[in-house]
Amino acid sequence: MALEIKPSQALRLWRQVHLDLVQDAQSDLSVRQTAILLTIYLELPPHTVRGLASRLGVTKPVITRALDSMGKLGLVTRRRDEFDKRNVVIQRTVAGALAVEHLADLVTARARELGPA
Amino acid sequence: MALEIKPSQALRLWRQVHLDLVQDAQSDLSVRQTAILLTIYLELPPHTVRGLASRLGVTKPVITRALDSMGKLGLVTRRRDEFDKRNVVIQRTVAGALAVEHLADLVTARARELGPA
DNA sequence: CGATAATGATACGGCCCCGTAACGATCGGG
DNA sequence: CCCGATCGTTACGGGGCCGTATCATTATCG
Repeated sequence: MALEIKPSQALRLWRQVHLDLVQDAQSDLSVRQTAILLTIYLELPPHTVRGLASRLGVTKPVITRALDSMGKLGLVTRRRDEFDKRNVVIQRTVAGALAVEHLADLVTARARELGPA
Repeated sequence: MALEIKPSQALRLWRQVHLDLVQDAQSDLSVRQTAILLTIYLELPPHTVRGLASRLGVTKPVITRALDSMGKLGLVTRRRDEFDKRNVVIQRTVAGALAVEHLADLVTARARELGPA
């Protein structure tokens, strides 16, 4: 049950959603931040800084800073692991779940508007 | 012939392509730059700074700077309009077309791998 | 216990992008 | 011919993100 999408459709979808994101003004997440956010909300917990860094192929400070920014926006929260106090567990928030859901709506809506070819 | 895609599929597609983009290292375009690039390559010419600015809902310096960066990457070129020398016409390049094509391949390939639900 | 490893955070220097405001070049109407 | 309008660019101050190197804290193992 793979999703059949033609290259021209893919490009129009990508462009339209990006236009929406640019004009949204609120969701000014970078590509990396988006990848981190979606990984946190789509993959099974627990999530750690080190795990996300290796998953994305970036260094740990990148994750730390991204979590700082996204934390200010209320999209994620951090808590120290009680069993291994070196670890930090990244947790989801209501605002983060809403942002992810908003993105899903955006993509599906724009996909629905796509013509053939 | 609209494209039917479920929210969960949209999110997994968005995440996977973003993971690819992060690890690509070469295509480190911002969201705005991506929107500009795709607009130039998907909509009919001619494209001007002012036209792109109003199309994206951003200020003109944003377009100028984005064209500077993308020009260094060889993704677009600029030329003054001979009939109205105030205007600048943005032109496509081979490298830009290849980059757009690469993105299309990425999205279609990841869409094809999507499972149902 | 002491040494070593592992985790996440921080400091630093550098680069890119932003929005506002101004600028030079060019066109067009009176 | 001149003056206002338009177009794209640049200057400026501010903020964010990057990678490397280093740090404090905690765990692990001999």
